[in-house]
Amino acid sequence: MVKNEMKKAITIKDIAKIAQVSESTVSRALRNNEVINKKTRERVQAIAKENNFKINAAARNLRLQKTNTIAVIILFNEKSGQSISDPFMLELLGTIADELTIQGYDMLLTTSKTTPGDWGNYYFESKRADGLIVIGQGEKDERIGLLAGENTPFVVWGLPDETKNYSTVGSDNIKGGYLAVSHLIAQGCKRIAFFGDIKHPEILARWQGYQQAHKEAGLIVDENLRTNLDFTSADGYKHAKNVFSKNVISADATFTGKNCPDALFAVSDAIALGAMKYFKESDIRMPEQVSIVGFDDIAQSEYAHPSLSTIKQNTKQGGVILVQNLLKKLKGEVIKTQLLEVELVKRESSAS
Amino acid sequence: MVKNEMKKAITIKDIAKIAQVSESTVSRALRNNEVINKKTRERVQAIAKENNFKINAAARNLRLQKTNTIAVIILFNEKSGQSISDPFMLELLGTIADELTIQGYDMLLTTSKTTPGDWGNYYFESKRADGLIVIGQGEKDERIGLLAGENTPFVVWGLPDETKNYSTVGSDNIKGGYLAVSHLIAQGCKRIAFFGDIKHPEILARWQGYQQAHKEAGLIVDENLRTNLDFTSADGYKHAKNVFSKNVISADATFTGKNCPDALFAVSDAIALGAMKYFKESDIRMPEQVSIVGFDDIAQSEYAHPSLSTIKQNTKQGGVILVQNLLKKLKGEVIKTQLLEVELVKRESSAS
DNA sequence: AAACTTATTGCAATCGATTGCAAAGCATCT
DNA sequence: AGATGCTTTGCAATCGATTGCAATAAGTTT
Repeated sequence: MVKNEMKKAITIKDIAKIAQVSESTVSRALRNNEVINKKTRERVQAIAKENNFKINAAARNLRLQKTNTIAVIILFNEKSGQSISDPFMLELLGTIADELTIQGYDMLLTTSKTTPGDWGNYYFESKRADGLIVIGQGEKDERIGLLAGENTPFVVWGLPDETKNYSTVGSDNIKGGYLAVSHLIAQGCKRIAFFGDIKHPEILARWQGYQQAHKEAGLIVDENLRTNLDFTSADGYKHAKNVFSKNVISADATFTGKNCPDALFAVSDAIALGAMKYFKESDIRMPEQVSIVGFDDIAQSEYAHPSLSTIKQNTKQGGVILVQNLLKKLKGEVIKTQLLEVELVKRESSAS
Repeated sequence: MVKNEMKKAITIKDIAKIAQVSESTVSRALRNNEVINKKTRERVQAIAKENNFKINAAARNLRLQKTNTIAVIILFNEKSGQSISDPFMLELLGTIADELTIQGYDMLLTTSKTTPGDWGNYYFESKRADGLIVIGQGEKDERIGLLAGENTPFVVWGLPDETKNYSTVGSDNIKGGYLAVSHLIAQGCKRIAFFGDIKHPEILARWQGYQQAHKEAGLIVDENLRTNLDFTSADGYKHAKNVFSKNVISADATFTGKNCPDALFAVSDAIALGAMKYFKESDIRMPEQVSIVGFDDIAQSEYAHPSLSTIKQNTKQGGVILVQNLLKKLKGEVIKTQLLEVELVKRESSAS
């Protein structure tokens, strides 16, 4: 029972010795280089397998100046203090992970909560990754702008911004806002509350869609109907209470007050679900008294009661395109910003 | 405007040249090795900073035979086809990510959906990572057992299993099941449906807790009350419909049938929330007609209506311990399997 | 049989950082 | 002055895989 294997890893040199060939031949044989005699190749490969040879990634990376790894950086809202939280972001992350694996890349993940922040240097310059994918909840982050100044290859999930010199992949947020609000207006709603923080560019775009829908319907936009909040159910609940209780709903719980919102467009399903809890508690009927449309189409929305109407983002497509664009960029191809289609999913919370 | 920087990365050799010292001195100075004269150290460090020197991780890893990287492997249910899906797993992943960053490690993430599967070899033997963290939805996976045979350092989230020779971190599932069901029994429930697949060891443990609570209360366990399903709201909904409609609820929607379950213990909140949708649709009142307790305490549970009682797993603690245990193991310390406390969170879905 | 291809293989340098050991510099002591 | 000891620095090997180029072997042509 002597443990003579010791943990000394087996290298190309060992294989070379066993196979009675040079290290270069082993290297070429393992990569199935045609220049090596087929018999030799197969023999070396067999020996490598028998001896459970595994290539040393560090050595290979050093020599090739390539890591076959992509760093994914998740920005998050400093305020809310949560790292990976929103279900939508997670879906996106999942598809990115899958696509990277399919493309033969490893994924280095970091949440910017604890990260020093100098990703370009940390991941790319120091050769930990060949490129970066940055995803965040629509926050503006100067660091992205800085990255663009360096020669780090990266792509960003978010709002296309022509003034920037980097390319992004993201949903058509203006259209999303427009679809949601047009739908609510079509249901007869006249005063539609908007729950979302327009400091985030993506949310601002949704607000623009909101305005556009109003203009088209000949309705006036009342800025007072807009509330800034976080992407959490907690905030959705809290602000629903604020906005819909105070001076809005008359004593008999019907909407009679002049300023009553009769609908809610929440910029994330998480927010909407939080708000719905308040409505339930207060016996405000949905959609009779308040129609609701969310954004993202997270899994839970279908199982809410009433089920939540929402704007579906194509996460699957988004993740795949992010990865593919980055890989194209690595090959030197020029890639362009991409706008993904969104779709209105009608459910009970806004049915007429 | 000559682009003379060219993308040629700056190395220790360059710094050495500029500082007029040898490469070894630069290396030592940058690591702040006391043996180098303080003045020299500071001068070299300043020069390195000025020139935006970033260490080449590949070279360093190769020389040191260490990567400062941990691979996190997320197993997933082959059937459901979803990769990162359950909110609970994601919370756990988030805390692991944070803790790894705090400890100065990078995190390589993979979902086993697309991964070849031979993680021990791929990540550890080929020196992509110093160790592995395996998390999964309680599935049995022979691959974990195989890992244990090799000398790959790893830790697993899951059920402590004394028959295995690897250590795990996980919640006290038996106690969780016991707490949930005792609580339901205390509320007067007599026939408690169990939604969960006992093929998963963790779920089996919860079922044992279920039985234990029954025994303690002098109640008989009816195996027919147990249903195997996936960790999804979709399955929760579907099976709630199956179990609670067929022969269970009398025409007037009150519970009169002999076999009526009067409560539900779901092994995940996602399942519970799916089931609740069915109850809402069918005007089955919660908790009057059916009391419900879930498992995990995901964010959404508090915002359901009625809010969902559940067994809270300490994800935060779990993630931190997983990481710390692995790092201890890397240092050669012996670590032991750890059982985390769980807690009953009483909310409206089971209030009396 | 000499000259020339063509197919295979090996030599040796390279990627960039680290470190044991030797050497040089300098001060102190006898 | 010479010996001794300490501080500081540099030389050169090493980690493991890859690849341009040279070398050898084998086959073909004249």
